[in-house]
Amino acid sequence: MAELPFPELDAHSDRAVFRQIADHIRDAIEREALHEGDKLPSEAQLMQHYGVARMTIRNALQVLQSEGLTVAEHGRGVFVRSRPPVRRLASDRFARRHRERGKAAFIAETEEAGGKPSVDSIKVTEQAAPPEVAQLLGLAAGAPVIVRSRRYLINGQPVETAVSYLPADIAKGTRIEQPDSGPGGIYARLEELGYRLDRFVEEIRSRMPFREEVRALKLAPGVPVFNLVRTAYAADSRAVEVCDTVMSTDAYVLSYELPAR
Amino acid sequence: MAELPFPELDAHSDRAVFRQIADHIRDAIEREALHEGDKLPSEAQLMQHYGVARMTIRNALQVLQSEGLTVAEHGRGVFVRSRPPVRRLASDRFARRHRERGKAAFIAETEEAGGKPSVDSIKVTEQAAPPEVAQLLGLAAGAPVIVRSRRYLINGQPVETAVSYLPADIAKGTRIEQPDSGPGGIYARLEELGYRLDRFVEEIRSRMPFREEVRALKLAPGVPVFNLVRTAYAADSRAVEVCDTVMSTDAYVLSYELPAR
DNA sequence: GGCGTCTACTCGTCTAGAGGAGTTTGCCCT
DNA sequence: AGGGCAAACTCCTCTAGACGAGTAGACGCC
Repeated sequence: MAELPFPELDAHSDRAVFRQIADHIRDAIEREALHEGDKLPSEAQLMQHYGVARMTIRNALQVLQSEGLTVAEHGRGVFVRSRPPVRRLASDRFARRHRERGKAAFIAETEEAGGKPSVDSIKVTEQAAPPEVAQLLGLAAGAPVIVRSRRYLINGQPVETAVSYLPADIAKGTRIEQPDSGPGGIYARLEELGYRLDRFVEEIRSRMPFREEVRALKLAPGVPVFNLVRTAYAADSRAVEVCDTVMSTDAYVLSYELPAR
Repeated sequence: MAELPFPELDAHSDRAVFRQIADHIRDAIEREALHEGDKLPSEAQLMQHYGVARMTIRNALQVLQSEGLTVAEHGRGVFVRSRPPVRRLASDRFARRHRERGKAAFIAETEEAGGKPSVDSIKVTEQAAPPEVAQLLGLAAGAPVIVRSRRYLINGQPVETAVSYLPADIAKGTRIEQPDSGPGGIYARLEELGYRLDRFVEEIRSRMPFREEVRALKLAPGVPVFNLVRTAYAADSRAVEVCDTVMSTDAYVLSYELPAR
């Protein structure tokens, strides 16, 4: 039986045994003695090596999993989590010069990076505006809004969900209510309707995902999500859209350029 | 003995018992039958209510904790996690008009919001630039940089750690090397040195914290961190500073305004 | 060769218990 | 009234074992 590359437990330490074991494995990952995708020793091997009960080992593995360092696969083993390639969202991705090429931002970017974009689960409804949305849109609470929800995928992998809210008096009866909102996306439609877009405000939060988000985005355990809420303002400073997106923090880096003026 | 406000287990469901229990409690929190700061029923009470072993209850509680919904306090109980007031970082917070008032951004903002700002653990060293930093600064790998690290607190609570890197040929021998970099902070010093700041680029990531970050920021379990890396460019497009900050996602909302042009 | 089956190995779930350590409460003694 | 102490209650750590279910490789049969 091969020796495992982990030190012995420190019996004098007041650090709990399962934490010490987690520390050993974490160290091995951080100094790259274990690489992305490598299989960890099995629970049985770790039990033997450390001479502890199975629950103690499972506790240690649980710590690593909730830190997002490992993933367990039933029947196969526990593996060092590998990170998918990162998508960078630049702050100018909604600039008009891009939109005028006739493609929505997501499609254009993904194709440019050599991926196959697709959009999924498109639903359009009319609802009363939720309070936060009403506030951002400058509407009375409960005012009618058109709600477009959809899911974005790259090469078949879900990467982002998005829900857009538009005041019904702007969007009702327009192509924005169609599942396929046409070339250039809803921002192009808004400009055709005479709402010349002036600026966006993006608010970024991050948190652990809800259960449905884990499912919809196929998230690994221990991976938080970004929640980005973008409000689009027309030239008269009227808010014309609020877009609420959720994306895996694993797959995204957000990038903004700011003037120092 | 009071009835607990949770339904019975569904014996036919193939969802694991501990997950069903976690679902019940999560539901109660989400529909606000349990409010922020409320104490959950004790492990013993839950065991009795559901008629299961203690480890099953603990498993359920573990799920909620790693979702960031609850915190356990040794000897006291398990509580619905309460969120601290949120600090909003606006994208214009480093605008020159603010800086010229002679206060660093953090100090000014915090006082404005009625908090008592402080800065902590200030360390200044000269080191070889780490690879990512060298790349952002446009320096050769290993070029000498001045490294300023510090921790920011509001009312004594740590909220953010920051490490700034400046090319040694710019900062060496200047007040930037002093622990107290003077009124207006290092951006003010850079402008005095003739590096008129032109723009910033901020890159935002989010992930679960490392162990040291949990300690330094006193993070609750299940709370991810923002990692914001800001590069400051002078008018000649030379990168003059890289600032690597880590903050609790609990305490911050990041906000950016973008032109639609 | 191809296809099933069997088996060993993996992690997932759950039980039943023990001792420990931090917190709160109330009671007793002064 | 006040201080000190013990009990009761909380969560924390760990043990030992059982059964289940998914995976993968070996093996034998066709």
